[in-house]
Amino acid sequence: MHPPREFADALGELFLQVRVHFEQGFADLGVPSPCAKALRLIDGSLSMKELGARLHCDGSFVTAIADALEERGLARRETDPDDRRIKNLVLTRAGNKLRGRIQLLFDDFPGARRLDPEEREAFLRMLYKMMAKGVDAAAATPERQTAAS
Amino acid sequence: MHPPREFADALGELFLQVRVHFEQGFADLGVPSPCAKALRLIDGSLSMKELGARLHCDGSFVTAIADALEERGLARRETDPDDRRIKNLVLTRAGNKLRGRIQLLFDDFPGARRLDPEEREAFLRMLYKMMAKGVDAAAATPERQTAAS
DNA sequence: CGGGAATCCTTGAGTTTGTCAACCAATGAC
DNA sequence: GTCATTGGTTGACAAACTCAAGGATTCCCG
Repeated sequence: MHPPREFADALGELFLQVRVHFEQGFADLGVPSPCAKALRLIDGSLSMKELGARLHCDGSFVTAIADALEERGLARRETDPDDRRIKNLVLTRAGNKLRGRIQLLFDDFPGARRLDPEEREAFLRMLYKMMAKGVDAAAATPERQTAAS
Repeated sequence: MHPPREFADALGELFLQVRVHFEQGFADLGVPSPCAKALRLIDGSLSMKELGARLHCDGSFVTAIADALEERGLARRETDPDDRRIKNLVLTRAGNKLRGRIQLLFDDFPGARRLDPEEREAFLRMLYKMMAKGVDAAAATPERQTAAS
């Protein structure tokens, strides 16, 4: 009949389900979504520039996120000693703790539990194939990070 | 290591890719995304209430979408003769033509081409499994439509 | 050295995509 | 005939962004 159309609809429904899961989870933790996504990426310390790159968003929005994180006492700006233009966001203890809980949200990925390990692996392989970045390409670059949201 | 986390990241990247594909496509067609999504759902004629339900959005936003569609001459409101509270959105010829082009965007789903038919079927089956609505549930309701965005 | 040019961050204004509360007009229930 | 419900509209607001301009460093290069 119309295979790709059904494809799009099914995937769209999954997207929705996943989005609801995360937005609800973030809300339960009391952080706005952009803060939560940022927290997850800050592993101890990260420059604002780099954070913007990984979030695929404008620098000015990173400023807003950093403000929100500071207001909540989750992170603070520290001017980089080697280059005083750069400001590194470093997690406070509270920020680090919250980050852990956010990671748990990602580990408890909705639906992934319902797939057995081999299915999950097959699914992942097809995902990479769809994105034309083959498994090998992903596996061959251990140090290069490929931001996602 | 952390299977679900990688799962989440890969899926997140796909989401992004798909979103870019559609937003770019809609922009090329000269319609804002909400209008495009609405157009796809209006098959000739649809009540605003029902459109809101399928878009999972508030009634007031449907009003805004309807306004935009009328402004562009893509649809018009017609009071339902059987219940004068109801307003049906009916596509103009231009609206219907545009709808066709939007459907093409969905048929040209990014990445789906890169999967061979059996992979696609397997992928779809896993999608349904993840959403806990089993293939049979989906197959057993041929006339019931299950809106997605 | 010194004067751009580039880089990192911030600010302020604006856009898109929505939600919520309050309302009106038509309908249905009794 | 009232009175509650339903469908739609309006206006105020919020969240998640982007863009253009500017300030502070640092880099480049003659």
